[in-house]
Amino acid sequence: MVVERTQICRPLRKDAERNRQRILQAARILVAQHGLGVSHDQLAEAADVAVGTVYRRFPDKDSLLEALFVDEMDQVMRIARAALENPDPWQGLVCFVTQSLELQAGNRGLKEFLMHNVTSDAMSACRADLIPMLDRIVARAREAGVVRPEVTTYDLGMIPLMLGPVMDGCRAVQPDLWRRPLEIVLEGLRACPERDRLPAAELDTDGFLEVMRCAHVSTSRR
Amino acid sequence: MVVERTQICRPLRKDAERNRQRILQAARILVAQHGLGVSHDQLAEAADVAVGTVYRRFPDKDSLLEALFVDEMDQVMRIARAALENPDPWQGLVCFVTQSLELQAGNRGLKEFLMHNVTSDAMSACRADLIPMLDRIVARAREAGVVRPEVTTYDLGMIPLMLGPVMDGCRAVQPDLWRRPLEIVLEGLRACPERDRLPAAELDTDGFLEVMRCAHVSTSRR
DNA sequence: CCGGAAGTGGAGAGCTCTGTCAACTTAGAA
DNA sequence: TTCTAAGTTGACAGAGCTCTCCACTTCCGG
Repeated sequence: MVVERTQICRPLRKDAERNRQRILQAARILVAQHGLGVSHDQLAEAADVAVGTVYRRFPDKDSLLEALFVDEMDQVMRIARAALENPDPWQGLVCFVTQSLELQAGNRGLKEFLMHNVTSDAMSACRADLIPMLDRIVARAREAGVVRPEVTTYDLGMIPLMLGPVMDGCRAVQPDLWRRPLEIVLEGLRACPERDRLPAAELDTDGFLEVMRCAHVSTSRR
Repeated sequence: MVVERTQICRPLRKDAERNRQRILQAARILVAQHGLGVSHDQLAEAADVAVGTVYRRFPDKDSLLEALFVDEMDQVMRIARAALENPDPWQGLVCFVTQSLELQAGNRGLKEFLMHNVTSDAMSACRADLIPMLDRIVARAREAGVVRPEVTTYDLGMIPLMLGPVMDGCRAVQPDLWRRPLEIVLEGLRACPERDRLPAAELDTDGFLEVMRCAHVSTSRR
């Protein structure tokens, strides 16, 4: 949980380090709740520092976000590793997808960050590690014959893209609703579908409309 | 194509009506290309009128968008009707989903409009007509045993939500890419999956990243 | 406990967006 | 042709955002 600072240069002064932690702490909460769209003003107020201080610590928004999501990125990697160690290739694949989505379901900012901040150095490095693991997860499932033979890593990669709006939409209405469309997608990938009962279904028209309404209110940048 | 004006009061003066059409024409192109985020300034410039004129014709952005999408909404209804007339319940369902998504794939603004502008009167009326038709499309498929028995109208409703970001992401890279994840979802809904070959697959890492990058750049409002 | 380097606060510049308004122009009825 | 209601223009107000700057404060090594 504690965010270490990569210290090439001299360490921060005591008060500066304390403020840095306060900013990250505030950002962690606000961004998880409201997504990447939170302004530096809001952040500064929540951290009880001035905007200038935020900018001194984090030259721009991206560097703040990167510092913020180091941990989460690491966790995605851990999930992928665990998935590969699962003796059942299908369960491994399902675990990876489900668990990494659970991470995003509870954190709007993380979801948006993973989705759009694809150009940063830290992300590139992380991806360089992650993609081969996904390749192996998919290849293993394919070789075991548990997914359709045409399924690729990119099919897996599309899943967060597809479920992002669903998660955003249902977060306030019924936070677990996304598990149902996920189940549908997973069944679509499966070689020999086993029709388990679909999860989380009770939804009326108003609920559905609420989901639609909330699905695309996310702010966006760049 | 020509947008009729609901004329409760006196008709517009000739020059005003001409400007109104110019604004709609410009908006149709810009919004299809760039989504709902286009500003009134851009619109005004493209229509070769002043911002004030745009605001005089359309008191706010929503009323402009509504005038803009009357036709498209109508077309969704036509697609639903045609789907119900298809003798094959599965083909009917597939046709509805595919064709309404095709409509959105070519028009970023329409996609965003359908997704988020759920509170307007015109939309409410339209929905009141549309939902019973979807109910029938789904019920028919369920009764014929071609979809899993738990499938609901809302499962169908989630599909545009899920494919929206995929369509946005792939529009510039490979405009038909969304058909592949759609196929996966449809297979997931199917009672007895028939594993046809998946469509449109050639994608490399760079292409995939580009899709991710573009997927969430859509502007949002409200 | 002193001096200077490091850090802070917050006003404000500069941008983009939505929407308004008063001075000007024009269509079209009489 | 004249007159006026209808329409147009574009500068501008106001809000929100990102980021800067510099006078002021605080830390901490000597």
